[in-house]
Amino acid sequence: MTELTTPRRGRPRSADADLAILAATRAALAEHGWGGLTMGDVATRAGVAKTTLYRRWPSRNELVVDAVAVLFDDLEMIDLGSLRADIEAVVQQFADLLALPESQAALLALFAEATRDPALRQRVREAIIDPQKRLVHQGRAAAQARGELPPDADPEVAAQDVDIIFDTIAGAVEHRVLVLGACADPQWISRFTTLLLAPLTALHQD
Amino acid sequence: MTELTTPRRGRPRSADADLAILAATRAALAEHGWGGLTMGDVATRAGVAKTTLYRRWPSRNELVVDAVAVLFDDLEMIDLGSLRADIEAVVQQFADLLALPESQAALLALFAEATRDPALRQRVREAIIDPQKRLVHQGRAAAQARGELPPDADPEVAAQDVDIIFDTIAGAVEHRVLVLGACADPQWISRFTTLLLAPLTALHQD
DNA sequence: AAGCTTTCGCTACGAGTCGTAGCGTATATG
DNA sequence: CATATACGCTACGACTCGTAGCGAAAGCTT
Repeated sequence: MTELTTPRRGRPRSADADLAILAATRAALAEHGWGGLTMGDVATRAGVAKTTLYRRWPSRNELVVDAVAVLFDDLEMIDLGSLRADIEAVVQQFADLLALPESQAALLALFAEATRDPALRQRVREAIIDPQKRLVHQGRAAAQARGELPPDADPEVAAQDVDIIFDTIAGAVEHRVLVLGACADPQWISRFTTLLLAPLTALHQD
Repeated sequence: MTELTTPRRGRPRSADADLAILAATRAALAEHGWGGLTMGDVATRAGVAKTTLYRRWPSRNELVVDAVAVLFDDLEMIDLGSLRADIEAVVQQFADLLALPESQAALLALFAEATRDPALRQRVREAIIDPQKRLVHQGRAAAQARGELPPDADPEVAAQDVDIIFDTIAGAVEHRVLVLGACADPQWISRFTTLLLAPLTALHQD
């Protein structure tokens, strides 16, 4: 998040303030959306001066990245005994997460801002997007252990497979939940999983 | 776009101004991005007073919808003789379209704004997103004519299939091009098409 | 041609947010 | 105790917003 390099000399920054600011940011996002998010409001909610925000985060964008990133820590791949069940469970978790008002308000706006700010885009990827690829890796490993999927032949090809599967899952859920604003009901998830399952076993034939 | 109901009495609105404003909006988006888009700038570029903008569009969001929507009119499904070729061509067109600076600047920001504005979300869907489903319909029809796909058994099921396929394609390309900012090279498109092709033929088995 | 109606360009305005600077105070280290 | 940093507070110029008011331009109606 911020730097904790040298044990500096003067008064240290309050760690409570960090948590309060991030929580206040999420609350403000949920209540007023991205457009209604003002630094003054966040500061007031957190019981902190506006200047304190600017001492810790260079701008609103970076602040929101840190505030939202923690939401994604809860995602986990639980081995349910079948590839279909595992996929459906993870997709459901992901869809529920994106349905939160904080996520709705923050994610697309962050992605939009990142369009013109390469540093922000990298930060978004590192803090929010890329870590979730672990879920695909875990799901594949579990399926391979069960014999549902063949073991990785070429590690490079396997990495590409993971990337494109992740792009597809993430993109479809983003489109469904964030862009369209439709709920990801179990029926949709079941159909989408069906769409995914065939190539997962067939992709190695070419 | 706007209303052209009754042939009103006084001075009619300049149709040239409409086109100039929409073109100026796209140019301003491409140059300064969503955050740098100001109504004053658009007005100056279009050679028009700022008040004229507000007489025609209630806010920046609706203006941008109309400015960007026309870009999507160029998408078309050309029968190339095989389902794979058709999918790849359409995905390539879509990816190229999203790679335009105007699209990069506008689309995700519009989606984000629509998150908190149901009327805007509906307008975005009607003007930008939903019309593109025609491409999936045309691709399916062509594949069915060729015998690559079985004819629709239940029209309701067919409609759901089209929806979920569209969500998946649109979402994956949006994620790849807009969110990640990665180019959609032919190799990625080929892999993604492989991912799609199996279920297109297998989805009717359940 | 005369008259009416609506649009247009221009200017000005209050409101709101931005990000920064300055100050005195609080809280840590050596 | 001296030093160094963080903190809260206030104030500030700059910017954009969306609106109101005005006189002039442009088309329709009789």
